[in-house]
Formats: sequence, structure tokens, C-alpha cells
Amino acid sequence: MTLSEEDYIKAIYHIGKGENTTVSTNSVAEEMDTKPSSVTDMVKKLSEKGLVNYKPYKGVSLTEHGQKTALTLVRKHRLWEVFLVEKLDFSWDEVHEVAEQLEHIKSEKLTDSLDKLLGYPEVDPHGDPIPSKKGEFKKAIKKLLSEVPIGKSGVCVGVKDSSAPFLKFLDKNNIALGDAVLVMDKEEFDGSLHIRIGDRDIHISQQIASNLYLKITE
Amino acid sequence: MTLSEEDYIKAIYHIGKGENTTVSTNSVAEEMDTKPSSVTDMVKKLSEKGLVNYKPYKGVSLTEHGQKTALTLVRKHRLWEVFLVEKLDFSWDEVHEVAEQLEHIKSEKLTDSLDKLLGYPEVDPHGDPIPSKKGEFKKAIKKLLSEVPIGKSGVCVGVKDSSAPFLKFLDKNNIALGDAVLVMDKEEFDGSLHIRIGDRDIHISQQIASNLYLKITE
DNA sequence: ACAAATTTTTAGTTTTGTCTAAATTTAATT
DNA sequence: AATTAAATTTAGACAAAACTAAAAATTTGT
Repeated sequence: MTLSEEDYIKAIYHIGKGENTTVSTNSVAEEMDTKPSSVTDMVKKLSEKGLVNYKPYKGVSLTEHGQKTALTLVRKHRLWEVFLVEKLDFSWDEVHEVAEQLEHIKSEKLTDSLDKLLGYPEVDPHGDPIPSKKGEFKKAIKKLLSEVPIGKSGVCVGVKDSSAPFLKFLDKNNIALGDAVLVMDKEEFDGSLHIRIGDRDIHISQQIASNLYLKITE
Repeated sequence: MTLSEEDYIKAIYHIGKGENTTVSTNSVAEEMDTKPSSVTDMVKKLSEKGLVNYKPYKGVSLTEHGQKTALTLVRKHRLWEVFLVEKLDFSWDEVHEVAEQLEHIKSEKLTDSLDKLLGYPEVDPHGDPIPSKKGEFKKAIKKLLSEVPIGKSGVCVGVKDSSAPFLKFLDKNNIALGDAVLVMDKEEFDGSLHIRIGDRDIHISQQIASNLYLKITE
């Protein structure tokens, strides 16, 4: 597999979780499924291009330019995800792979027109915020369902575990992004929950609840 | 520049003008702005993969598999062009470069959903036909406007006379490449035409009509 | 049909991204 | 502080795609 500069930038951004932190070459290698020595080589090149700051043995961070590049990629990725779900009837667990390809298309006009077509969405189908053209972010206040106190409610906006089995479980149990959730009760000894979702009451294990993100509404 | 297998397939297809002809390595090199020796190398590889037929010194042609690949690329390219014009307000002459990138996105579901979203269009914004999912399509027919029968429509794709006065005339009368034209009526004695272009009806002299090329769409 | 011109391929080199294995630097432990 | 362990880089090699220049096959012109 041959990886692009953009793939490296993205990995560095994601490991730093959007903060402008310094990350290790090892962690980048692991994230990208490649070898640390390959990362070192590429990082040198990116450094020469002014996209990252790099001091041998001291890790990598994105320059301002690099951050802009990363945010543009995130913006494009999430806009395409919205497009696929809203306009092409993809389900929210099918979009990632395709968006991964589409995010590399180079055309500012395309991105901006897409944004307009979609009505300037603020979040993607997974509940993650979409950076504006200028790269501004509204940070969503997200909590794991397992950490939401009894009586509080919110909107299901994302998952921590995005593996196919977990996504399938949610689908089977009719739990989807955008669903309103009310935490009704909690079993102290096993952490399982009683929740109201849509018009039905269901029981959720601690394991499930700790992989579902809610945006608290009340 | 590093070219993909798909780029080679596409070039071979285009040089053969859609017919399954044998083309020279030299012509492929010229089309792709690369060197004949590079073409030889790649063509060998494509041959091993069963995408082209290749005999040294005898030229290349697409296998059935290669043709399918080429048609899928054409289909995707033209569907994306329609999308860009219809949904994102791109103009006629801005779409090619972006579609050139989008055509490489791999997802059958994406292509088919896009087709559906666009209402299963039969031609792209340049009046070129869009292959069906099975790879079937009618060949584009280019005719002088003066030779288009009453009732037929097409897309304005070129001029025979490219003199300044003629181009000025077109501009003044708001006739541009990419415009859809419907031939409504024809005066027998002077060959002048009544046409519908965009949302207006206009009268065109025989002289003008015999210098404008249309690609027949229906 | 034969020599000249053209086309196409082959051989050898370059570039780019990757890998393995060895060397080096940094971090951890006692 | 010295030794060991872990992380990171360097050095050397490989694979893929491309290029240059030389060799070989084909085509053309007489």
C-alpha cells in the first residue's frame, strides 16, 4: 500500500484528537498500519514542505499549514458523508469507506457547492461537527450514555466503537443517530440502563451504553 | 506524474473512439503525455492482468474485461458531470477536471445511487451519451444545426466558422457551447430555422445554422 | 527487394515510498 | 549513575512507474 501525504497529515491530526499536540512516529505508524521507519522518512519530507514540525526523537506536530490541510480533509470527509446519507440513501454505517476516497478530491468550488446543496450542515451522520470553510469548529458536548445521569435526556450523536458488529447491533435494535434518548433508570451493580428511545422503553447493557455518545439536551 | 492502470485503459479506449480497435503504443504515449517505453511496460502488465491484448510491435486492444472497465469509467465520468452541472451549478466548461478525479471513486452503490438521484440521464452536459450499468449506449451523432430534422434536439458543441464576427454574433444572441437546442420549424425557401434555446424561441438564418455543430440527444 | 526511415522494444538508471535490520538516542529501573 | 529496555532513526535493499539511449522490428520509398 502506498500512502499519500494527506493520509499522514490526517493520521497525525486524528492521533492528536484535533488538539495541536506532538505525537510519536510510532503511534502514527500504528494508526496507519505501516512501519515507524516509513513514518520517519515521510515526516522529513512533510517537514521540508512546511506541513509538520519535526525534531528527530522528539515527535511530530502539525504546522498551521498542516492543520489547515487536516481540517479541510475532515470538512470534506464529513460533508461527503452527509451527502451520501441525505442524497443517496446510504445508511450511516456504509459511508465511511466511500468518504475516505471522496475526501481527496481537489476542488474548492466542489466542496463549497456541496456544502450549499446540503444546507450547510453542522454535523455529519455520526454526530461529529463539520468544520466551516475557515476551519472553525463548534465543539459538541458529548457524553457516553453510560455517564449520563438518571433523568437526563439527549440525542444520539455518535459511537465510540464503530465496528461492524456494534453498528449492526444498533441497527437491529432500532437505535439510530438523531434518536432522542431519556435515561430512566440505572442498575447499580452491573451498570445496565433503562432508557426511553423514541416511543419505546428498552434495557441496555453497560457494555453497550459505554460505546454510545449522546449530546445532552436537558 | 504517476499514472494509474485506469488511465491507460481510458486512453486506449479513447484513441479507439469506443470501437474495439488496435492502437499503437506511440499513440497511447502521445495521448497520455508520456513516453512510448513507459507504455510498453505498463501494457505488458495490463496484458498479464487480462485487461488488454498485446503482441509486441503489433499494438494493443482492450479485452472484454478491459472494455467493461473503460465503459464503467466513462459512465462514472459522465454521471459526475451531470451531477456537477445539475446539482452544484457548475458551468459546462468547469466540470471535466473534477469529473476526471471523481471517476476513479470505487463504489458500485455510489454510481448507481447517483444515477438514480439524477433521474437516469442519457447524456452528459456535452451531449455525450452515458453508458447504462450494463455498458450499453448509443453513439453520439454530431450534425450541423442546418441538417438537424425538425423536432430533434441536441447540445451545441462546436462551430465550423470560428471567425470573430461569427463568435460575436453567437455571444450577442446568447448562444453558447453547452446550450440545449430544439429545432422547432424550418423555412423551406431560405433554410432559416425556428429554434428553442434555453427558455426562449429564436429565429436563425441558414448561414448561421450551417456553421454550428450540435450533438443530437434525442 | 533492399536500404532508409520510422516505430517499438529492451536495457539500464532514477525516483519515490516502503521494508528489514542494525545503530543510536531516550526512557525506565534499580 | 549505570544498566537495561524501549522508541526512533539510519543504512541498505526492494518494488513500481517512469525516463534515456541503444537495439531490434516494421514500414516506406524507390
